[in-house]
Amino acid sequence: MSSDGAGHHRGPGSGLSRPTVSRLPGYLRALSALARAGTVRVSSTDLAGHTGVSSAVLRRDLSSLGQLGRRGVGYPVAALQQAISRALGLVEDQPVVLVGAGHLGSALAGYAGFGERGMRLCAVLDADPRLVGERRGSVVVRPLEELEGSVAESGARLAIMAVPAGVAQTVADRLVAAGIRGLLNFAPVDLVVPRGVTVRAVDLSTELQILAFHQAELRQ
Amino acid sequence: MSSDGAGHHRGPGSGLSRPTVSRLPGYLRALSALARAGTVRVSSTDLAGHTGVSSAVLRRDLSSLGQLGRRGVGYPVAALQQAISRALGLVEDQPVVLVGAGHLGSALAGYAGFGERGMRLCAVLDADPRLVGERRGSVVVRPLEELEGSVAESGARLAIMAVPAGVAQTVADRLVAAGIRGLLNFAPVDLVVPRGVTVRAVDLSTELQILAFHQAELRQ
DNA sequence: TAGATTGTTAATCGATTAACAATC
DNA sequence: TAGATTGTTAATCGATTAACAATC
Repeated sequence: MSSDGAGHHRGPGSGLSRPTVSRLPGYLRALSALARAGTVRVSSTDLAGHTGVSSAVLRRDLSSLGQLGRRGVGYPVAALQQAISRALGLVEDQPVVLVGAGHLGSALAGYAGFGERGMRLCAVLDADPRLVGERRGSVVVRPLEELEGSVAESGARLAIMAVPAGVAQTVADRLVAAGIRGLLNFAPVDLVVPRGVTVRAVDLSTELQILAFHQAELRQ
Repeated sequence: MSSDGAGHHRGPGSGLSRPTVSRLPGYLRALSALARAGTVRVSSTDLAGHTGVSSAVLRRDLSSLGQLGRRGVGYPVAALQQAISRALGLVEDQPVVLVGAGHLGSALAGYAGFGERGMRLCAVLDADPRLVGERRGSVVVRPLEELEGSVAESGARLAIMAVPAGVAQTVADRLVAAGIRGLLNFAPVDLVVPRGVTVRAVDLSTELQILAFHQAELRQ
């Protein structure tokens, strides 16, 4: 499940609806693939085909970012990438802190698409002293005690939590107190955070249960 | 991001809206916690408080499953768990196949909430011969060649993909051909599947980008 | 009876869709 | 000019909200 802790209304300056924001990363991914393949121009029909939305939805979403295309021609790939990145607040490298260096944390740290999309992993922390000092991605695991220091020195506003459910709320509290404003939570717990902090949750069993529903529905 | 490959309309027999289905697993998780704590009865206001939705949404969602509560009293916890599980198609253990035994696959296989919620990990497969034979969760890693056999002998309809992006589509094709009807994909690729197969996608950078947007919005 | 709480209604709000005029 | 494709409009559709009658 992806729950949205804050943001029950549109942001004042942005004018982007929640569904639009949730689709933009998908467009960005498809555009990266097109750019790698050397494509310089794309129509709404083409791009929609790569992302699983209708061309009407795509044009509506893009038009809310400004007049990015040319009628009769299509959209320039590079300019579109820039415009979407800017709309998502990815103009410069966003430092991100990761808490938890177990299997899940290791997988997340090693994720290649990280740097490609305006994000930079600046610290990995873990409570287990046996993991401290090991490499994860491009950084070395630090003890959990250095959480506050890591957030402060990097200026990170975003954090990923790959910790056991039992300690998730405590870790979240410390991250928020240290200045984190966006949390991506992989622990199967509903975190309580102050207003102004956004939580997104990824939970395996939630996803599987939604899948089970669709599958059961088709059997009928 | 959680994209829904199929199901662009309500299922005929179910009468559950998509937003309702996506919230049910959250209710189930909160109810499990309440049951563990010995609570036998809960009001819509209480349960809503544990799940981050309004009490009006909660009552509306639950009423679409039937008349489960009693006015002036509230909802019985145990009966509610059963009703939601049944609505999600979790009446009996769902066998699930996992492809990929790397860091991410290992984390997923070790996930405790698996069996608690009507799911059973029945096979783990990997292309790397060095991983074959190792334990992951309650099962032993098998070579990728045994994918079709694993699906057939378990009767699994659901599969989890924790494989590199480059092979994701190929693996998906094989799983679908073997009889899988629901795919949970962790690779950053938009999978193409036939009608009747549901894909849900979990992508780290998508989630981070949505988070970045909210965080940037708050700064303005 | 009095208080509490559900299930449901009606009104509001927002997103999607289809179509097309504007424009390259 | 003719063909293609965007940006935008108007209509449809669906979800949320607030309020309250029904009921324990």
